[in-house]
Amino acid sequence: MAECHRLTFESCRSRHTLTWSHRALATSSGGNVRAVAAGRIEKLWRQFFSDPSQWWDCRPEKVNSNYPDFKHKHTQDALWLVHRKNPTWVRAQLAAMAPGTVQLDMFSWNRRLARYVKAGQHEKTIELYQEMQQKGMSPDNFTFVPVLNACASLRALEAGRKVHEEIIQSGCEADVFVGNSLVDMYSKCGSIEDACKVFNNMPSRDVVTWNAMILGHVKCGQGQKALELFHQMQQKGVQPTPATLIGVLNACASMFALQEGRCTHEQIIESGWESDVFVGSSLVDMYAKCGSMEDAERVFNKMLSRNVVTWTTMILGYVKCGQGSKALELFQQMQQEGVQSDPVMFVGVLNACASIVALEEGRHAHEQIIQSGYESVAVVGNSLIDMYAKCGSIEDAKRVFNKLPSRDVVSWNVMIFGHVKYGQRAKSTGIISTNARGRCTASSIDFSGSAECMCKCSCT
DNA sequence: ATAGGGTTAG
Repeated sequence: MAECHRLTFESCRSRHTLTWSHRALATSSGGNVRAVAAGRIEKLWRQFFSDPSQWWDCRPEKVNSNYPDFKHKHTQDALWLVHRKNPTWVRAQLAAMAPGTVQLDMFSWNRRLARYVKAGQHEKTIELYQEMQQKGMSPDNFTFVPVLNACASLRALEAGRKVHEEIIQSGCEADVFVGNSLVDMYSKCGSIEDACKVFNNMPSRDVVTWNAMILGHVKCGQGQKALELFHQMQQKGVQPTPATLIGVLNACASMFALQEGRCTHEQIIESGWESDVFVGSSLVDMYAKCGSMEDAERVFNKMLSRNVVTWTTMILGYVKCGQGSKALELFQQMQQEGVQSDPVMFVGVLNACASIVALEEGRHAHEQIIQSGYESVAVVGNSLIDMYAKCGSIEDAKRVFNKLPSRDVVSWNVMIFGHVKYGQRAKSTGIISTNARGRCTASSIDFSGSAECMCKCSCT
């Protein structure tokens, strides 16, 4: 604030907010914007600041975003600026606006909610929403979107249903954004039935509505329904976006529908989204999952821009069809091209090493993982154990296992599988009794069963 | 033109 105090009127005028506030003020006082001289504007500002009742735009209609008020730092700056001769007065006015004294308006609440969601702080979003309700604010359509988003990320179905009720109460159901967020929330929380219900009742839909529905159906294993929705959408003349095409390609992949996938590929070329990295990577993935590595290669080689996901898709595709050495070649090529690696990519590489029993390459990848700092990532740790176990180096597997910061069911299963497969029964007995958490003791396990059976046993 | 919101690949 002390710095603002030192600003001159001219230096501050160049700021957009202030300029537009001037303009709004000038307009609201009945003057021609262009005709109002700088001196006149400054006079208006002075009048404005001398009357604190004007500080908050309390008009019932939508808040005029051009109208200056003290929610904005720029406007606060202006306060210092205009009353720079009387800092005591300014300080008193600002103190009067301290939290708790002045009620935040809807815009500020909604902006805070949106920021929390963007930062991935979903619990905080919900807390803020509750706080807002306690303070007697009635949420609007801009409030519900981030709140539903948080519920979706937390997979909080019950909380989401409660928000849905509040949406109905507030009369925001008809808003397309709110409807889209509801569809997304329900499908992410695993209730595709509710998502369909919302969808069917929506008075207006847009491409995002369709996308949310298509992706929701794919994620819950209803690929056929997703394709039907895509056809319906096209019949209504809605143009697909990358999210649509990704959903449709995922649907094809989930059903191993190569023919349908090829048709979608043609449509993608027609639509011009072919050069989109997300769409391209999904195409590669679709072909790989449908068992046509030739097509995947063709798409991959033609892609104008690729990223780590694209490369990982190819690597995992090769592993899956039993071409582990090709996967490792691709990994080398990727490094030569200077593509930044990430944890999932290393999972692919470790899978490749495991599939062709390439211990040396596996060790080398391990070194790189340590260098990149990914060794503490759960999936990477588990893949390392798996790779070492499958390559026959139980000692290395054990070393990684003991160093894991947290062990999940997969860590234990991979470890047990490794021990059993390589004939060290006694050690796997020990592991299971440690893992059991009182549910499953070593004596209750039939070690004459297959390794797979024991893996299941450790899960229960 | 002038504050804020939704879907998206391994």
